[in-house]
Amino acid sequence: MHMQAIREMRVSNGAIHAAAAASGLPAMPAGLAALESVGARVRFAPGTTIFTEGDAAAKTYRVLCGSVRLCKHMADGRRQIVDFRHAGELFGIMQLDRYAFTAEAVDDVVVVAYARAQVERLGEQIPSVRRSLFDLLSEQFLAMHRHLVMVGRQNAKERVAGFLFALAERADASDGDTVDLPMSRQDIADYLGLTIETVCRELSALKKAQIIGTPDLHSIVVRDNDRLEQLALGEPS
Amino acid sequence: MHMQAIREMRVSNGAIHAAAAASGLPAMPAGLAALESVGARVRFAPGTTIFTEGDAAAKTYRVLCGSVRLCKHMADGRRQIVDFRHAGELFGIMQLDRYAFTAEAVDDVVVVAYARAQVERLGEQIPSVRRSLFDLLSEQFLAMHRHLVMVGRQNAKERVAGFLFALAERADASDGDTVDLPMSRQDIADYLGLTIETVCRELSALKKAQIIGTPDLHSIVVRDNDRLEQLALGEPS
DNA sequence: CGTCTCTTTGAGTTAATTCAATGCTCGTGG
DNA sequence: CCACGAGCATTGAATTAACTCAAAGAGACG
Repeated sequence: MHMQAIREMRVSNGAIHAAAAASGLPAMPAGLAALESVGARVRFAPGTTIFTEGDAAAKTYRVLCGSVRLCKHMADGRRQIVDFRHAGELFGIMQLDRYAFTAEAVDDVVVVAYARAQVERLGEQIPSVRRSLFDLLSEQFLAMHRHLVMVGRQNAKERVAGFLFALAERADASDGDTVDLPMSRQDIADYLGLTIETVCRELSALKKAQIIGTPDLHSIVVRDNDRLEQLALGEPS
Repeated sequence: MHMQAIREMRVSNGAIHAAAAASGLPAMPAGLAALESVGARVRFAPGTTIFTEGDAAAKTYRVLCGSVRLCKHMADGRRQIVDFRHAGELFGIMQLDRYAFTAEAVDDVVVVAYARAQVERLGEQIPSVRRSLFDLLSEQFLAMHRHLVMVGRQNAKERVAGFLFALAERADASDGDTVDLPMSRQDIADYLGLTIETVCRELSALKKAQIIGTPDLHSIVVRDNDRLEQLALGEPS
């Protein structure tokens, strides 16, 4: 499963902290600092698989840099992206013996892998750790709910606007700011339950309406964040 | 919030167990037996609201009988049903200070309401309780993933077949068995991200194809469970 | 600098929707 | 007990949002 790992090295607590401080790596979520010491860093090239749905769930991961897509593949090749994980975020924290989805690197990705047994042991011993894990799961539930509403009840324009708005919000961007768009159009389509052509058309429409700009394929400029939010909420255009 | 509660009474541990034994009420999930003692029984009439999205999340609920729908309402009235909860199942177990969805009684419902503070205290004290809660959340994640794939990437026939197949599976039904269908066609539509007309048409098609029967509005007879599963998985019709 | 992949745009098709009409159930009251 | 009315379900017809298919354009990369 980890054939694509370019290097894997066990690092000391101090080494990770030093690296984080040196390179501006994202901080561990509050309450999970105790995990730092048990992680191993692994790098994945764009498009490679981190783990596959159904694999024994041996590890929990945290993204250090790059973006990861979590997806479900159907027998006939259809794909639904469940969520993306960006720098600082965790995935594979569920209490299940097999992974519920496949995790793939969108771009160049470095993760820290924590042995699940360790995570569970720390959870048992340290109340703040389990509290944080539980909170994290609850947060992810909220995200899934929003996603489900988007896919189940919103039209293409609303979905694309909602996706971009969420991206901008996460990056704390306001009008004029450029937001990184690491994933492909196909990834966006598979996240939103649309086709790549529909995503392209809606992006073009947003661009023509001066709501966003697309300086290059992998970034967007937020021109009218309020309008973007209105569209995402389904207000008449 | 609990205006619709017809009666609410605090019951002793023994009383609940006795009632469960007497009337065939569903057993508590393994590991959560310790909760039994802190519950209060509440009844809700069909269509009434148990709690509303955004309310302070004071309680965790377990369904004793009847069915509950968990839904998200959009400003313009569009609705997405996130999940249903049937006898024996819990809802409102997330570690969030506000409910993430609205819970409504589909039919005549009796729930046991557990004070969240109590649940959290028990979780802190008893490893098996928190383990069970965590497992439960993980299970619910799996269900949401399946749901998301269904809504995002399956066509109307696959969604309706998938819904019925899941219902039959839950009831452990095989060919010839009748399965209870407590929710309305509109509820099914709002769960599947379809319109009520499309749901009706697909049900009619399944009936004409001898895959199911509909003796009355609120039950279906499973005639060809294998075919139902094939359709749900997206195999050519 | 050619090739390969990804993106964009256009044209035509279709699955699902909307709108409309009818049928069925069930509860209520005469 | 039956008739009536309200609400839910079903079916049909017309419309449309999103899809498929096709071709051209733009980047990335050896």
